[in-house]
Amino acid sequence: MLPDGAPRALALSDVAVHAGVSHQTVSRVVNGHPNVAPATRERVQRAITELGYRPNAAARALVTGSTRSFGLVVSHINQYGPAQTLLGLEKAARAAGYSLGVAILDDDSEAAMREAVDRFVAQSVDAVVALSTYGQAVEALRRFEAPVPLIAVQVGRDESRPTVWVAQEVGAELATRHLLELGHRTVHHVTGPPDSLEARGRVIGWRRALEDAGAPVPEPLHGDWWPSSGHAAGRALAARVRAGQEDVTAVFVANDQMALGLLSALADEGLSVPGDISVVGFDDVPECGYFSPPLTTVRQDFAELGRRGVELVLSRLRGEPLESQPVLPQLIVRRSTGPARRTV
Amino acid sequence: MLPDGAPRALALSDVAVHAGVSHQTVSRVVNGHPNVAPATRERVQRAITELGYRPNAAARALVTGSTRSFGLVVSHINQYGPAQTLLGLEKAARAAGYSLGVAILDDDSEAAMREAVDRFVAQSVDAVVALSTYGQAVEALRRFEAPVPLIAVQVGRDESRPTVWVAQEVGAELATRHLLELGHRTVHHVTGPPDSLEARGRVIGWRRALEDAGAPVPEPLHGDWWPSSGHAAGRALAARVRAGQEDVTAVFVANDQMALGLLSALADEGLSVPGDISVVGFDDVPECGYFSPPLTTVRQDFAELGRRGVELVLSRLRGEPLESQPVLPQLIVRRSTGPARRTV
DNA sequence: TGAGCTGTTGTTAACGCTAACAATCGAGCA
DNA sequence: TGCTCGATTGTTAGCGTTAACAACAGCTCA
Repeated sequence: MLPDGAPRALALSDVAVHAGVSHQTVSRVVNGHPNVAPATRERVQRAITELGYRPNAAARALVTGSTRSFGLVVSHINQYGPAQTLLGLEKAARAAGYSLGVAILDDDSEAAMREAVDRFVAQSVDAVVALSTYGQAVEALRRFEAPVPLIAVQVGRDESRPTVWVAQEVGAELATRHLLELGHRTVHHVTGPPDSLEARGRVIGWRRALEDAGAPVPEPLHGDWWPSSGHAAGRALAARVRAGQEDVTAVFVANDQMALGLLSALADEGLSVPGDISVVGFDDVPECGYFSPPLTTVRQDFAELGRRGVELVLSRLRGEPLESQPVLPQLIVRRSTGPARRTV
Repeated sequence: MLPDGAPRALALSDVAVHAGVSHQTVSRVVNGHPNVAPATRERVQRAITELGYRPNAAARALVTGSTRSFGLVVSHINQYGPAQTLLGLEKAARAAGYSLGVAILDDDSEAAMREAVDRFVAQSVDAVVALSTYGQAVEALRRFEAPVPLIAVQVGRDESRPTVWVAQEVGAELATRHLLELGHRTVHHVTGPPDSLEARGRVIGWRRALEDAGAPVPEPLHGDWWPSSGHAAGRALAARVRAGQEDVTAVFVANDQMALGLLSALADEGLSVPGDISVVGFDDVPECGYFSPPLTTVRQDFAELGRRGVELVLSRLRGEPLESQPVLPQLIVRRSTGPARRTV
């Protein structure tokens, strides 16, 4: 590493002088071109390591038009899923020799999305990846024409844009069917925000599982991913139970955080889980196993999702339109679900 | 936005031709230089918006040596604190006209840190921010000499490097004193990983509060931030209670996730919180209020931390060595703490 | 022996921008 | 009237790299 306040970073020409060759030969060695004599290559290599030379990314980007970097647009990075996916994305990108820029949307508006994509384009990123965005932002994505590939991760299937995603409906069906198989007559549902495509997918899967089983489809309760909204839903459900509504014995909650809020509300209301009501969440956050009771939930493999996202980007850059399959979620059974009470 | 597959992005010279001026004049307008006639400025502005011109960041970086971007090195972005801080950092950076690159360390080794910093340097970032890193990685940071400012966020006070941080000891003292004031004879502690400076700070504050009050300092239990380690600590503590150790009536756990695991273990062991044991956590994650019972904890203002991080970077870049004060944490009392049992 | 390869190296010209300097014009003033 | 000065604009060079082409050696094969 250079001493602090070094006058100027090393350039190709410095290495060239040191090795006694032209700067172009150094460039060839750096980029692994063929047609460099082994002896020369070795001499240049030595000069590079001796001087500690690293190529200047800006100069490269200027001439090649590529920065070997992706821009990641994300709106809810403080939530478990997106954060976990970022981990997978960065690792896969780095392995492929790309670095990652991050833009966080202040809100889910089209303007915010456009601004973010625009800035990435000016930075000459090679591709832009939109992660778990929703609302108008993702609608906007559909219509954008950018001079770089635009990839969507975890925003549901999309005909108009290359996408990777976890099959939300499948997860929701898994959860719902699990509860039905335990003998519950129907399954209630606490949704995520209505403009989230993930939330919508879970509603679809839940409804489908009920319909396939010929079970009644109750009116869903609405949440916003946060524990407080789950708590509110839990109180609403408890009120229904107290009002004598007999079919409230099973709930599928659209994420684990809301499920936690719901568990807490049920406990406050004196209802036992799974004795009175069975609960299933979604995500399998690391805390899940320590809720009271430990939560049955649907696990999404976010790391895999990130990996596939990068795979999709790379195949786009190579010009091979990869047809991607959804990542399949998995049911994790813990102690928050149990057989239905015998109806009195 | 350009149509997909556009032959070439616009350059200064295109705008210059369109506006009937030299490229330098366009450059002056773009960069807001004085000494451009109002009429000319307006004409150029119109040309810019009409053509949809955006300056090429790589070319700028090449000539100015600055990319107007920061590199963020982070190791545990999937945890609440770092993710939340990232949010604050990105927002503040964007407001100041900087963009953010992210590198995630695979492990906390010196090699990983060096590699990450090195890559950022090659990308000509204006500064590198290390966020919540620990172990050998942060040790390495101390010794690095890079041609750009190196800033540490949330890695504890450091004489050798500019730093912003939350005063961990103060938070730990707050938590411990709260328990002592409730009449507990002493307070047990579940630590975070030993190489985390945050975890160390919390141990120091906890010990100081006990010593100041003349209370005995029990041997701490060790955790790793994750719920499972908190669960193990909870079982160990319960065993002590069953063995007749009378002073086990209060625990300060170094983060909320471990506190959740601990609560779960105590419940399994038939101990009531706060009836038998009072518990305090650290972080104030959004789920906290819905644990059973809702968790008393110490809130850290991560968004503020991010903002101050950027402030510190900017003042460094201007060459004014800003003396930064720690961000102060705050005690949030919920229902997991209560008065000590009367000793039998 | 010489034409035609092939492999290796060097030279030159971009890429799009900013900095430094040069040129021009009109106003102000002795 | 002629000179200086400031405001505005244009011209030129260079940032560090890669691409395209040129040059040259040594070899093969007729």
